[in-house]
Amino acid sequence: MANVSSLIDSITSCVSIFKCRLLHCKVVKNVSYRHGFIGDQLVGLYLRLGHEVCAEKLFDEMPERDLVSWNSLISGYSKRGYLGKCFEALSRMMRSEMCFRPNEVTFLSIISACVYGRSREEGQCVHGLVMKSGVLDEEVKVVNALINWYGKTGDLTSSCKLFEDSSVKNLVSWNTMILIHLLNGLAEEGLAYFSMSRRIGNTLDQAAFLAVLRVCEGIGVVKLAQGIHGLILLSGFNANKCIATGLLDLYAKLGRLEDSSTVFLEIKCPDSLAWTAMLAAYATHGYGKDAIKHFELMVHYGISPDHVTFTHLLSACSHAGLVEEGKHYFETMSKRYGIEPRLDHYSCMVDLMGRSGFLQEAYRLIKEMPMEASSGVWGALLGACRVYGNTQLGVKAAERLFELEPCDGRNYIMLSNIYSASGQWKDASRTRNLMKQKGLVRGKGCSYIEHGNKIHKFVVGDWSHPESEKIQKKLKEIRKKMKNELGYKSRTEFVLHDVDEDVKEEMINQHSEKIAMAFGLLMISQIETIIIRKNLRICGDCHETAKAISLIEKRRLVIRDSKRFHHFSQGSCSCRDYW
DNA sequence: TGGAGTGGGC
Repeated sequence: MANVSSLIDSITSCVSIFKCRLLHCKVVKNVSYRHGFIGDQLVGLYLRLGHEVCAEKLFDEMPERDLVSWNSLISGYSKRGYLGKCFEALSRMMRSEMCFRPNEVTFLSIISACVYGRSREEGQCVHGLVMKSGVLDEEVKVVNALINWYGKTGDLTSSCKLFEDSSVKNLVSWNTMILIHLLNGLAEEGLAYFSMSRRIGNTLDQAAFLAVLRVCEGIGVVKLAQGIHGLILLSGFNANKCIATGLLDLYAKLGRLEDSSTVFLEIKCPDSLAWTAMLAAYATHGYGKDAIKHFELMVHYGISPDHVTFTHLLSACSHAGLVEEGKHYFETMSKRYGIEPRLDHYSCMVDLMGRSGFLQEAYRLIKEMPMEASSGVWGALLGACRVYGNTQLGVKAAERLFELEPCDGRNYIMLSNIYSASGQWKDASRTRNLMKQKGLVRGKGCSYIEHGNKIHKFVVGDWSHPESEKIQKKLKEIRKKMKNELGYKSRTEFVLHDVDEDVKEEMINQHSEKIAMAFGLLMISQIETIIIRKNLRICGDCHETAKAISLIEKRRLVIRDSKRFHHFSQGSCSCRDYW
């Protein structure tokens, strides 16, 4: 039996198909499939390694198959995301000679596959089977899995009903409720579940804190994040690496890079994920050189970078215009670290070369990629074509994107803007009409700024805020100062509509980020940084205005747009006008 | 009984 137990250990830790086959031979030679249920484990291993044909062959060859054997097969399919195969196996299992009925483990695996596949009909069918089986009253894990599945497919009403009706709730149920509300855009409700979970006396665990940190990001209020940080300290969870990593990531996403760095420095022996999170923070904030230094230090301390580390490192190089460095790391990632570039890395490289004006080189890389280019890769090329006014290549990228993402309006807008920028107004209007015909609408630009424990939202030309008169007065004052002190002229080339120059100027002066900046100047004390979030990318004129404000008003501003952070101080931006 | 197993850091 010692032999079998060591074989089981080898199966558990096996990561190569070669070793797996060797182990399979050993089992065939020395023991039977039923010894220590080793056959079931081999089936699981083959599936884990992605060799489902071998798994199925072995499964059919096994002399005896009990419920656990079937569950091993179903669970293996589920982990690979093969929803159809899960159902096929379930049906075969129920029709088999022994007529096995699914138990809670079968349901958990199948529901997992439904979550992965975001599949509505199949999930409902499983819910029906679960109800029929009667496990719902006693198996909290199955209840939680169903709550999660309903939430992930957008049916919060059913999630809440299951949660309310269940008599077997546990901490996982509460944590799931927090997360699914957040995922459905209801961060405030997620926070309410977190508070209730505390109030009823649940002892919060790592997952609870990780969930609430994500909720904080969704709500976007720094004071709330600081409150949760306090709670983490009080609960003694600050020594937990996962939570500390989540916290540093949160501060970075809220524009507080210095706080991220403080949290990172307090982590004892940070692991690869913590190092990577800090690297990601430098990357999105545009501090390319700091990101590289951080990466070199990470390697120096013997921490192995993974494919995510390289995504952020390449993105840092791209955002900071460090072309040579980016190319160097793209090469070394496979040569020195044995990490083969994935789609994300190619997106970063196309972005890096495209932003620097090497459009043809970027296009060549796409053609030479060993895998099919994704929308991210083509999107990076399209963005670069927009910056450098390359209509011809832009059309090629856009056409591919229309195939890959037919329902994403941003690609149509981008192409239309490329046409507008080169004065091809007819083509621009044709593209916008095409977008309308498809029923796609353009997302409205809005900017958010925190003040007095509240997030204030502004849209273009917004007069809805009670302080609007003061805000507009401040905006006028800034414009006057910019004109008189810096000789600034509105960058109306950023208005891509075929209208008169004065109309263009009026449009650009009312952008949501400008209104938010004026509000920040009025409401936020001189010593504080003005932090603004924008859902779309910042426009060129607003970027210039933020630089001017930082100089004239002697203020520090941070603007997070849909892609990255911009830190404005003393008349310049951390992106060095390169974004 | 066991071997299969809900939420959860970059």
